[in-house]
Amino acid sequence: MNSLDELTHELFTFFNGFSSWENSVIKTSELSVSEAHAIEILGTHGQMKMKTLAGHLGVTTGTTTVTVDRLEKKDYARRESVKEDRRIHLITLTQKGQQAFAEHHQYHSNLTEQILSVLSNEENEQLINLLKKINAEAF
Amino acid sequence: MNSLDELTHELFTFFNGFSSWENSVIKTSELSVSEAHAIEILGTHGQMKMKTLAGHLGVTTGTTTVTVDRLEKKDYARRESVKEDRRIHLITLTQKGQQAFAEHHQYHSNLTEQILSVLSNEENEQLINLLKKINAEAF
DNA sequence: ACAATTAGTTTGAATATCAAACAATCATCA
DNA sequence: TGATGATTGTTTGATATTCAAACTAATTGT
Repeated sequence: MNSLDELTHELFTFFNGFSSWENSVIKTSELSVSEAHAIEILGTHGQMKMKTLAGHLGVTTGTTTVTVDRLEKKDYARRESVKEDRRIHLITLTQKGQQAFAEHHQYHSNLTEQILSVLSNEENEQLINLLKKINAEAF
Repeated sequence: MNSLDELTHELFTFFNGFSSWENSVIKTSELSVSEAHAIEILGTHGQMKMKTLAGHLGVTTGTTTVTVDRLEKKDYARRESVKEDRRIHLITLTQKGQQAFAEHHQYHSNLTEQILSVLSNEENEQLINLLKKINAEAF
């Protein structure tokens, strides 16, 4: 196996590991995958309108309407209207939504610690530098 | 922001970049996400029975039945029966399925090259070592 | 004012998924 | 050898996810 194939294999093994970890975490909550994603985006970037949220989720506004309907029904988020433009609804996390976001973030930190625990301090430094570089330039 | 939070942020940015890249690649094909996953698993591990495939996909055998039905209808895979145990169906990629797998693998290699292009040779070495270690021990 | 654009919702259809019931086959052991 | 229990995969009924396209309401530009 050449070096490119080897790296490809390790990259996608890593990605798949992350994926299944993420899915199993979400399954412990009362949220669906799409609801959890919406909460993560709203928690990270703050309130935003439907169209922006749909963009972050990578789905249509129609799909986002359904997702936000369910979040609203379960009291994780609510629509707020804007005086300046009455077409726009700002989606905002409720108290319960913010708490769910904080819990999810805690799970993320746990996984990071799990990863760090198998690395030396020097490797930890390397990892963060590599990721910064890749995130900034490669995607 | 402390160092743990920083690494968590970079890790999940990396993961999300990978995710949306993967989804956009699948959308260019005539395959759904679950069909593409099944093909990737069959291409990587070779033919396997329904239950094993379901395990790899992380879904029930009922769900897998539907997925394989569609792959069979579109001529990407077929069920083969086994003399020794007539309950078992081995799922095998057809020619067309193998070609789809090869194409998908090529896309993966392209992404790897894209990532490598922003790294030095030394960083490339570091990345592969870190991933090997994490994949082997952390998940 | 009115035509074009924009934001979001609704609708209809395809796909995804699960749990539970089911059918076929195999294994055990009395 | 035959009855019972376990295993493999399919089917069923229900709910969730998603899209494209049609639609409504509001804003903007001319």
